[in-house]
Amino acid sequence: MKRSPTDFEQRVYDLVSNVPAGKVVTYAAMARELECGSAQAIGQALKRNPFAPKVPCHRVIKTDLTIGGYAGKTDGAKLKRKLSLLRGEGVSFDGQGKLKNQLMLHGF
DNA sequence: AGGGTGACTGCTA
DNA sequence: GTAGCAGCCACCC
Repeated sequence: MKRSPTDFEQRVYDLVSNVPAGKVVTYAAMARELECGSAQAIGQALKRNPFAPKVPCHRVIKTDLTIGGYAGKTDGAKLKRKLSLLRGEGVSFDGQGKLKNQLMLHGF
């Protein structure tokens, strides 16, 4: 059964939804905006994200400019899917899985 | 009510 | 440059 997202999660989803296509945001940036002080909490919200297609969670990457995780996995075919989505939006990654262009936002 | 986990980050070896 | 450890917050069992 579905569970009602907490106020914190709702805020995360709204923030991610605010990210335009072709751009990405880091967990730390959202954590800073939400003043939660922990990017891990952001990951938790996205992991449980009930608005999967509604929220472009794939536009959220690590501060290390890496792909991070997706679909509850930190590695695997799901990551490939995330990269494909980003690439489809104009985001490019290098052979090391790092963001090629500085398409990330640092302020909402 | 309590403990453990996690789509993270930063520092140190 | 790569690998390992500790810290952090919110959610689940």
